[in-house]
Amino acid sequence: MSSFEEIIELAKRRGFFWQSFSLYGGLNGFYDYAPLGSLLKDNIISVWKRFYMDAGAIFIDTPVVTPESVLKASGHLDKFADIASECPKCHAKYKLESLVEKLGIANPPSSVDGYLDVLRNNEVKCTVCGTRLVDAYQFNLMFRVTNNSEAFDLYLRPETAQGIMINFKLLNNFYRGKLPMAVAQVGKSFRNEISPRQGLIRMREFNQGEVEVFFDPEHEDWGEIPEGEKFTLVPNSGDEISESIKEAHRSGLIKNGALAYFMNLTALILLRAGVDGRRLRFRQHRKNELAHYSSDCWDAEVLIDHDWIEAVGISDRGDYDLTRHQEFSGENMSVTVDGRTFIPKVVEPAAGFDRILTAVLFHSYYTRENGNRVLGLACDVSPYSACVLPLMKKDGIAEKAKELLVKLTAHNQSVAYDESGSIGRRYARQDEIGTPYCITVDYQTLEDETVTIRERDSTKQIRMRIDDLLMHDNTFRNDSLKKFIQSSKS
RNA sequence: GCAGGUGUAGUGUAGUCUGGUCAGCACGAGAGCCUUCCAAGCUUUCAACCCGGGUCCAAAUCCCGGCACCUGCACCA
Repeated sequence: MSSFEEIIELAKRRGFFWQSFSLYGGLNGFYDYAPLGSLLKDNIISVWKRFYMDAGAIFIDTPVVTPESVLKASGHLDKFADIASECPKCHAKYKLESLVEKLGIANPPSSVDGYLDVLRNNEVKCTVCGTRLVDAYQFNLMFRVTNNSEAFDLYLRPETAQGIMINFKLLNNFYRGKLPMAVAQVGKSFRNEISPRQGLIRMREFNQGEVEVFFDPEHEDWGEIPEGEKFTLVPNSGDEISESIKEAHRSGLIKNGALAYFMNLTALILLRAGVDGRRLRFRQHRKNELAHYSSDCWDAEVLIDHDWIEAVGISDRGDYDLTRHQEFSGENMSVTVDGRTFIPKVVEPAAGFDRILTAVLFHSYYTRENGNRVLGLACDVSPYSACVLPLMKKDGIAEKAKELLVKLTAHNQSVAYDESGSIGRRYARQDEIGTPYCITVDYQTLEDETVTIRERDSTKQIRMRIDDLLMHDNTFRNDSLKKFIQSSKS
């Protein structure tokens, strides 16, 4: 079994995620988060949120269903739709833009009619079987909502960003006119992928966390970039290097200071969520790879099963969106600061939570020498923060353990309980779902109110007083307990 | 979307070529016994032929269509 299949199998068996609608044969590109995956996803989102809250961002929540006018202004209606052609003979399908580019035809058209002209006046052939292409049609990557009552079309949003962009005036008023201003949103977005594959990596409905940071163009930085560790950086010109984000900004590799700041913040978030720093890199988009709204973009890519996958895109959107919305809505989007009037510029860190979660699973998965499988999930994100286990069911131990569970859950989120099977079997169960600590109630507990705490990765155990465990909240969402146990003697 | 491969309990598989026992096994899960710390053992239970047509006395098995998954190509604003 490949490591990819192994993770998918574990995810399904232990309740992280599985294919949606499987009762009715399944549907390509849609996955359910199962009980544990749902907890894991929420915890990853919480880490992300906490970092942005600490950085001073404000949060909103806007509709998924979006009227056409918004997407016309944002450019998605035109640019997000590919104009495609199908070979009449072998039914191969082409994105005409890239096909026509290869033929060196200048000024590629932007409409179906334009492409029909090009096909009429040029011999554009199918690269598979050589048949001449004649037809062109629109293939929109957005889901259109079927609606009979509205006079205009509705779409499911392809990104959460526009919900923030179109609220800029209201948001900045709320923010009492200050800049810079960071606005964040977590939510679902939708893209009608042609052939979704690889589990959660390319879904048609996916979870995004996007932050639009609005700047005065003359003061385009958010804050001091802390000294950080080195990462692999892949610039669009030249070879990859290993440098900290701060160094890369100082040397001019990352030109925009705000971009650099949020790249660094992104790295901190990913590491905290459990992404392996050695399987993380930042890659700059090539010019022809940039989205229609972007002038520079660095992707945080994670290595998943031998492929580098974009997990977060940190993009310089300039004043593209606000300018377009000003143009299309007629509303003035400019602000006046110190006598200068301008349309703010935007830097956007856009995270894909499903991909981050996938990376976290892959990067934390390992097998012990005895063959047992372990998810070494970070304490901050594991579905259960700890699990309470009675050594025996009899002699009042289970009752004691249940008492402890109640006390612990008053101070900690999501503590599990398991009294079924041998103790070793139960440790193994928790290892496989990434629970960092197992708390075992034994005969000694009945005498002196102490329990053993077993740390997942070292499998080391120490004995602690129950009262000490209850002294603080969220004791288990914490690496220091882990380090304490690992450095202990026994 | 194209080409090839695959689809059997929750998971992994045997059986499919060569149609014919109550579709077998392992893991898992449930109940009970045992057990004083790393998937032990015993008893017992649970649960599957992707969907729809067709051929045939008879289909998990052969044929057609659909759906899904895997690999490659294309696509990935």
